[in-house]
Order: sequence, then structure tokens, then C-alpha cells
Amino acid sequence: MSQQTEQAYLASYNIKDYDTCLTTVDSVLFTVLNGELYTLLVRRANHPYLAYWGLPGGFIDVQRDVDLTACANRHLAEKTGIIPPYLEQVCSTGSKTRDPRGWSTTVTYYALMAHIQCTTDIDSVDDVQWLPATQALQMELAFDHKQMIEQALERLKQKALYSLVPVYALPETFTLSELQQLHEVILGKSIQSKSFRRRIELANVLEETGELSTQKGKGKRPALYRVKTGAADYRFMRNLEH
Amino acid sequence: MSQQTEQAYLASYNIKDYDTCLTTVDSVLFTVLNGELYTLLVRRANHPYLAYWGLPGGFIDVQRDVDLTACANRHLAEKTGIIPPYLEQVCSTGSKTRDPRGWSTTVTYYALMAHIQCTTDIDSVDDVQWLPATQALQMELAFDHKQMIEQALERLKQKALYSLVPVYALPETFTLSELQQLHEVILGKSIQSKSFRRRIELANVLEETGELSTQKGKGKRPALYRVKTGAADYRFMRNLEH
DNA sequence: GCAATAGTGTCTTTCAGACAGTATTAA
DNA sequence: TTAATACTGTCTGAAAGACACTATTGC
Repeated sequence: MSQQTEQAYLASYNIKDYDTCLTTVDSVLFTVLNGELYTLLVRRANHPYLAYWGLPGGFIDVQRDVDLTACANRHLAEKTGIIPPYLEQVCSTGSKTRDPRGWSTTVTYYALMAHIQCTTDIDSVDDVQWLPATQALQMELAFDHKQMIEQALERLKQKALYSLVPVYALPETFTLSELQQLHEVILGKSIQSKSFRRRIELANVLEETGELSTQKGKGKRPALYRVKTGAADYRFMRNLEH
Repeated sequence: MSQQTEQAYLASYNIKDYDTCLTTVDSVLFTVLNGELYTLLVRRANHPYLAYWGLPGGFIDVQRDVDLTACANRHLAEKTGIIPPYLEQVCSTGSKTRDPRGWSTTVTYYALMAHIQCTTDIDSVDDVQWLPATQALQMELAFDHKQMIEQALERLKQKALYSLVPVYALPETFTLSELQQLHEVILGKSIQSKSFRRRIELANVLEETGELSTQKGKGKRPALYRVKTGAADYRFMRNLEH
């Protein structure tokens, strides 16, 4: 083989001559609704695990997908109608046994988006649904998708300790209390609001819109904020307690 | 398709009926020698990138590899003769263009090991070599392996800020000065030895062997340490300055 | 003795936790 | 006014940085 030119090698190369493995991309899409963390599940229309709920995702389309991120976004867009504002690769899982069709590898991403942006699309179909993450984790899901949700949650938890990444699960404008409550839900513990606000001021990745929330309710009307670009990359030097 | 039973579907399923993509596992193996960080490169014996230096790794063997980690370890063992004591998945990279044979995905790992454990095996062959990481990054490597080394280094750098993971690049017993010097090389900056030692004491993941180093040289003879099990999982709450 | 390396004592600085206090709103 | 929510002031405490100090070795 090494006697050939590279051109001749490539001309004669056919992937189907080899025992190869399945490769898929699956995403755990999170959002926040009523102070709870939700995740998007889709009902499988094909074997294997026909009719089971699982993660949005699937095979790489070697014609249409230019890379893994594009593949993740395509599958998410097919389900939600939009490209989520935050997408991060979690890890890859591959083994001989995770898929009955054969050796299979999946690249897991997690994504964050505002719930309102896609709620109408999803409510109109019955094979896609938002479920509270805790509830999703109690279901029997397709493949090892339950572990993948757990891994994504674990990653999101770490990020909540030293970054403001969870902000991408909120709508375009939000209050600091909403953001704090989201971090608290992700971490499963309460945070001192003074500490939280101090960190946000230090990070300088959010900006006040100048407006106050129009939500009716008792108490002082909170200021509205939006994220500055690059907020996802900010990293605090110290973690919150855990 | 959804009319069939799962059994019938699986019986008729043949991966070669579909356009699929290549999947490989590559590892960036680091070690420390004379206070410098080295990485292991292998010379390719096949097309594409014939005779280029690149990372140890390759295709998943659907018969022999049970999962991705096993695949990474197998390829590393083929080159070094041993299974490295630390192996961590970095990320996956996949695109239409990264391999001339077609759509290709690679799962990148990085591994740490003591140099001495495998030096004789490697010195006896001419298609494997340890190179200073800085030097490897200046070469023209196969595929996108240069970026993969950069990503692995970046991950290792983060770990050096909040963990003692780099210790796995040292021999079984080592001095705290050696460990500190390694962290300094990875981070590219000096560390206050008082801070470093305080953190180590707090972490409680190293233990004194009771011996002193037998290395001849000026100055006080340093105490020898070894890692306790579970040291890889310890995470400091605060980062070192960067 | 000196130079070099290992290791310690301790003061300063930074920033999270705790929690009481003030501000603004609806009823 | 009261209750609720938003937000601030300020003290404490934990741990990193700075750096001078002591300890042990080879020459």
C-alpha cells in the first residue's frame, strides 16, 4: 500500500471495504420554564428503540453536514426550528454494545435556549416535548441517552460554579433574580445573592437594558439585563461553594 | 420500516447500505523529561499523509475494542508497550474535509505517563519518538493533529490550574519541586512554592514515601512523594493565577 | 565559609459567605 | 401598613500571593 502514490490510494479507497462503525451526534437541549430546568425529548419513529423517547440527534449526513457542530445544529433545528444560542460538546461515547446494530459512537452536545423562542413549533407536534429534566431522568429512554443527559447536567453544573453560561437558557432579557434562581436549580442549592451579584459585576459580561421588568407582582420591580457577546467564555477564578 | 419488528429490522440492517463516515481515536501522550514536556509522535506507514509524523491512534477495531477508551489504550500500548496511568478524553473533531478519504471523525484523548517506563521500547524503533511539545507544534503533522495537540495542551493547562493531574507525567516517586516545575512548564509561568505546597497539603492526595531523593547535587535533599489513589479527581476550589 | 536547593512563617490581598439593612412595589 | 421582592453595606473567613526567613547539602 505504501508503494502506491497517495492519489492512487485515494482513488481505490472505499470505506465500504472495511468494517466500520456507526457515528451519530446527539444533543441535550436545556431551557428554563417556571424556574425549572427542562430538556427536549423526541419520540423515535424508527428501529431500534422504536417509540421510545430519546435525544434529538442522529446520523451524520455526509453530504449536508460540514462538521460535527453543524450536524448537531441541523438535528436541533429540525426539531425546534431554530439554532440554539449556546452549544457545547460534552463528550463522546462509543462501544460495541450501546447500539444493537453494531459498534456505535455518539458525540454528545448540550445546548441552551430560551423556551419561548420555540414553544409554538413544539406544541404543534406530538413527537417532540419539553420535560422537566428530573422527570426525563426517571424515564426509560432510548440507548444510553439517560447517561448522556446526566453527563450534560454534570457539565452544566460545573459551568454554573465558575461561569455564567446558564444565562443562555433565559430569554433575551432577564432579571438577575431569574438568573440566580436558574443557577440554584442547576446546582441544587441556594446561593447568597450578594455573592452572585458581586461576581456578575466583576465579570462584566451582562449589561442593563435600562428597562425594569413589566411583570406584575409584589415587591420592587427588578432591572432587566442582557448578555454581552463573549459572555460564554468568562471564567471566574473561584468556584461557588458546592 | 416502523411496520417491521425490531428483530426483522436488525436482521436486515447492514451498515454498508449507508453512506457512513470514518471514525478514529487519537491520543496525545505527554511525559516530562529534564523539566520539559514531551509528546509522543509516530511516523505514518500508510496513506494518507504517508511518512508524516502524527499522533498514535487509528481506527476502531470493531472486533477487538470494547469501547473508545479501550481503543485509545490499545493504540497507545502498541506504541509504548504499556497502558498509561492517566487517560482523559479531550474532544471529538469531525468534518467533511479533515481526511481526504471522506467524512471523518476522530475522538482525541490525552494521556500522561512517566518517561522512564517506556523509554527502552521506544528508543529501539525508529517510527516512534518523544519530542518536546513545543517542537512538535512547529512541525507539519498529519491531518489536523497539530490542533489536537494544542487542544490537549490547553486542557492540561486548565487541569494544572485547579488539580494535580499533571503528577501522572512523573515517575512513581517524585519531589514536590519536580511537580511544581512541571506545573510551571505547563502553565508557562512561575508559581509561588508556598502556595503550591499549601494546596498540596490541603488536597491530601500525595503521601511522603519517607525516603529522601538520592539524586546528588547541591542543596537540601528533597523528600520523595507518591500519589494516593483518586488523586486525579481532586479539584481545588480556587485556580492558581493565570 | 559560600552557593544552591528545600522548605517554613507570616503578612497582605482577594473574593465568597453571612446576614442585617434599605428601597420599591401591590394589596 | 404589611408583605414580598430587589438590592446594598459590611463584617468574617478561607485561601492565594509575596517575600523574608531557616535548613540542609556539596564544594
